[in-house]
Amino acid sequence: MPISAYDAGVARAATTSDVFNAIAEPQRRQILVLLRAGERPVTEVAQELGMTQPGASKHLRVLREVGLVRDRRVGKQRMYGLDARGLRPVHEWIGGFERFWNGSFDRLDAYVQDLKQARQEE
Amino acid sequence: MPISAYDAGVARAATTSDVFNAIAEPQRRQILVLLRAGERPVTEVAQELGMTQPGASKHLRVLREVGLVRDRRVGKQRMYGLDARGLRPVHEWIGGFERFWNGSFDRLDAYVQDLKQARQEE
DNA sequence: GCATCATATGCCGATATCGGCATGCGTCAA
DNA sequence: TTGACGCATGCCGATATCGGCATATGATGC
Repeated sequence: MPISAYDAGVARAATTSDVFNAIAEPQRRQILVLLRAGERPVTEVAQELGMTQPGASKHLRVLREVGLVRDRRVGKQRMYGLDARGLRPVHEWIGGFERFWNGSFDRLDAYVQDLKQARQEE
Repeated sequence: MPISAYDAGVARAATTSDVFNAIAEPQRRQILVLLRAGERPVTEVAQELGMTQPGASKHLRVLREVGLVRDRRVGKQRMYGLDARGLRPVHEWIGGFERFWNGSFDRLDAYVQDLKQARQEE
């Protein structure tokens, strides 16, 4: 939240409209996975994932606002489709940790290695 | 939430203790990045990132509970270090969308391509 | 216009979350 | 043991979140 906004209490800072937050919701992740197979109208999304129509609609809205999903009208229906480009920054951010989950590049990892050895040596 | 648990109202489902949720918080992401450079005691984390000591401690707790961070005691201090292995599943999940942000593998992407062409043809 | 289908939105209750503050607990040194 | 330091925890206020329900909005066809 760039604008100063609180006099007291504060509460959570800048969660909204953030891709990381959008994919933090299990159901929203399910929607994204589902849409990999192709566009779908809201009702179909809801049915296939066992959620209510308003529920699906709300989650799709969040995904739309962060740009992970696009919609287009087809008659009365609204087809929702994946736009995964927004996931790329996330993938890259996490990729910055890639070397830390294999090798021994930081001190903690070394420490963990030590623990393992210590256990084996029991 | 595998266990049925609500009679009314329901509210948010299963956010807690989930890696996706842990990295949804900007400050926690900062902590992870900082710890890439090596272990640090709580106070140092707080100082370097401009947060209060209890604030840092709480975020570190969340990260610890999802296994992204490990701690070990060193005298009075508690050194926190990165354990990035928990990020791997996230990386892989997102990797499942990789082909969707380059090529034209799904219908929406094709639709987007069409839009671009249509614009160029104006 | 009117009825109908498809979707979005508003409201509510329950809960989760975050920051700030004060305080508790654990460890070390004297 | 006592004091000091480092960190964790508890409580609070403000707010965000999610699901369910009812309803508003939008588009279509008659």
